[in-house]
Amino acid sequence: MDLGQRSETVRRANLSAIVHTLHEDGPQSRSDLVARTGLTRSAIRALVGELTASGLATEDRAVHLGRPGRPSPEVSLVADAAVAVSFSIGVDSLSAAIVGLGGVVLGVVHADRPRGHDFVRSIVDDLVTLLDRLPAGRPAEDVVVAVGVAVAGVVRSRDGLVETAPNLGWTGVPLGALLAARLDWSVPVIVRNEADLGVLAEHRRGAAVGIDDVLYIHGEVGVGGGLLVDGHPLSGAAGYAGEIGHFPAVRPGIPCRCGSSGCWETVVGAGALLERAGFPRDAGAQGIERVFAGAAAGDATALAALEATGRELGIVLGGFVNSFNPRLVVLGGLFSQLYPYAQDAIWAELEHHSLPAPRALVRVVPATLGGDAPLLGAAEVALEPVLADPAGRFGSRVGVPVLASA
Amino acid sequence: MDLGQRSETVRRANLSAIVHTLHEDGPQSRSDLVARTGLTRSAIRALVGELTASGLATEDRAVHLGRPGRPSPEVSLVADAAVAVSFSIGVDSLSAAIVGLGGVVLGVVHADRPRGHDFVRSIVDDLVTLLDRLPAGRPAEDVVVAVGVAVAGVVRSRDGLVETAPNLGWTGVPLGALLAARLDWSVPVIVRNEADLGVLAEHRRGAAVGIDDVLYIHGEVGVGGGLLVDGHPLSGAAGYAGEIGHFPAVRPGIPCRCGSSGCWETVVGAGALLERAGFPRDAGAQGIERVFAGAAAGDATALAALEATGRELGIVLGGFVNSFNPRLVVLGGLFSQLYPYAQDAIWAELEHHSLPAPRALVRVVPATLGGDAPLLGAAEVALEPVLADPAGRFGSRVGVPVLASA
DNA sequence: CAGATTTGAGCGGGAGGAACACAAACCCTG
DNA sequence: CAGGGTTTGTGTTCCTCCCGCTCAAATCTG
Repeated sequence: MDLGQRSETVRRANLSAIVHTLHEDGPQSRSDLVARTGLTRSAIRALVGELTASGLATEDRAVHLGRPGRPSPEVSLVADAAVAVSFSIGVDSLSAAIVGLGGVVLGVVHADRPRGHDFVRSIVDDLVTLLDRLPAGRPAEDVVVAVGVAVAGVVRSRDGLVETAPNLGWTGVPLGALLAARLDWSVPVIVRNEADLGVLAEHRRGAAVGIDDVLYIHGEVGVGGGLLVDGHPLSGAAGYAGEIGHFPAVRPGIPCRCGSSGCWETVVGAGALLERAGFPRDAGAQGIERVFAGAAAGDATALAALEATGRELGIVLGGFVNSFNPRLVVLGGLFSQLYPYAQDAIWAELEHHSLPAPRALVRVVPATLGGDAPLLGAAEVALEPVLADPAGRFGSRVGVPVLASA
Repeated sequence: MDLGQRSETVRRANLSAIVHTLHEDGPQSRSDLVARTGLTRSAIRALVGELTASGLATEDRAVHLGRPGRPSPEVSLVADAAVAVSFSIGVDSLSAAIVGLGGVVLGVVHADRPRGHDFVRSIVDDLVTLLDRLPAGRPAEDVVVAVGVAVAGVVRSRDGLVETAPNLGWTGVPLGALLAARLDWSVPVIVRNEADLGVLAEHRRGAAVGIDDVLYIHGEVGVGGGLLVDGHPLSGAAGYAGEIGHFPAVRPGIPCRCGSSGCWETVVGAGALLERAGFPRDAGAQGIERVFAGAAAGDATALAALEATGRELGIVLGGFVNSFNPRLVVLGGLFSQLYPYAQDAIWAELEHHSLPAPRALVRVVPATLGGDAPLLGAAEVALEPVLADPAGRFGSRVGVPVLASA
């Protein structure tokens, strides 16, 4: 019931609009900002003045393109004025990154995670240790906005409780709390499902830039989905939304890791692909590599396995196109590799299993960010507090006079 | 790019918050509004004063409940100060309603629509004629906010083009434009899918009041879905979202009206239920009535048919619970009748085909609004413009002095 | 009936953007 | 190279809108 608005709300919203624009579309001139926001030059001046005074932005000489009129200074965000720390817990790797305003990656590190190395506390330790291996070292604590964590599992967004994470064998693990305690910083730790973060990253920096209704499907051993509705992530009542890998797709189907059977991921996940290609279901990343190597070399079994997997993908995808009416479907992980080989198969089934109207509007593309999408998405989520309220934490550090010029 | 906010934005937002609250939660005292919005007494006084001055609201003596302190006058919306005209095109009926502020139904009429009576222009004529059969007659044009239309079909929300409506045999029918031309009013005509409107009605006035993440599933001959995310309808890129009846559920399955095969509605729609109960698939409403009559009388075949349909419902419902993480599933149409007989079957399959975390949070209930839900939802959508900007169309009719009191 | 409590009434103040006038910086033309 | 046209920054004034405060009104309690 915080419905009431006041003057400060307006200022916050306007500052936020400016910072959001700069963060998503890059540096722009003040007059561009006037055009984009509809605010007056006076207002933009005051607002940008506040941002520069607080150190979040800088104004540089205009990039004059030979147009008449007084040149407008270019406003850019200061990447290291506010940064996100993000972590990703992958199937066989751990990653950490520092991402600054504007989406500038200030540092990334990856490390292998041996299978079976699942113990929560040691993973938390490993993540924190990764920070010291960053080229730029640990960021100063007072510029860190928040910590974002991507994990392949069902995550309660409120507090970062990992309800289940099959790849890690986790059930009811309070990852958010553990990491927050270990870091001992005064910033929030935000844990999200990796597909939910992947779609955000692809929307901000990847294949879905500028498109507001996106379905992202990430396939590896398991299959996860992330949905963007009107530019905002669909999280559901508690953050569990997007578990499309466990949609009942075939009957009776084989047992799934989740305890059910016939789940979609049992027929489109890595295991199904491997089996079709003549490998054991648990042949892992090496097996997958061999399938794609075979396909690249023209091996008929590998190609047929990819096509069959594409068909299974296309069928259920049709159902989701009917249900969500996305403008774009982004295929990530295994599926982005699969796409070139199975494009026709996917579309053949999609056409048969979707209604003409939503189908006519949708495009299917492979992801462009690769394996780092969840890591980058976690950073985007972690930066959100500054974007939403630029003056809240940083601008008012010293009660800066707004117009310190003249 | 209309990101810029100004002072007037605040006033509009605050007026809107007040009107929305009164519309959804009914009459309240000014002090209640203070508590709910977080605004000050002064602000509420001025805002409510503007509403009463423009005739949208009235202030009556307080309903004193024996609490100490000066009594606070009760603010209520004036139902007939702004009304919506809504229409519904059902399988075998046409309906029209006038709904005022606060959701007060000022008049409803229903008429039979004989099967085969599908010609667009005659249906449009019939709808408009219905208005004259309303108890209160046609509303004065200047209090009509908008016209809302519910139709069982795939509707492009932008302009009300009905892409397909299988029950009516329509393809590419510009229903919105035709109705607007026939009415010749200067208000917008808003056409939406009936399930999308049904979920809105159940949220505002029915089984889902107070719950912001809702999946509504409406089953008749076809099956449609409406999703509410964070209190807002999920419409997708063009308004086509929610066509869950055509989710590929079985393979190969029987052909569906949509041209595909194995669609969910082929196993949970009225046809499937009828067939299981020993009737022809096209036995219609009478057939359905006989199935339920049989079940009520304890007929084993009828009961088994209902249970089997419930199982099919529960299986795919599990997938949607995983995908959307709703807090509530509302079953409408046929499914609300089916629910008492098939509750256990639905839950048995739902438990098997959904993940523990989202399942633990979800409840399944039958709809409470019955067949009028789409009609009421259409009215709610059509009232939205006044709720969003109470001063925009009505308040500033004569440039009313805000504080005409004293 | 007196005190406590809650809320309305009314006034002044501050925050924040709009509107306007003017100056600055660039382009182009002759 | 000088002057006009154009675009945009600068700075002041004005308007809108909510907050905070004080006082008065209306109710309950004892």
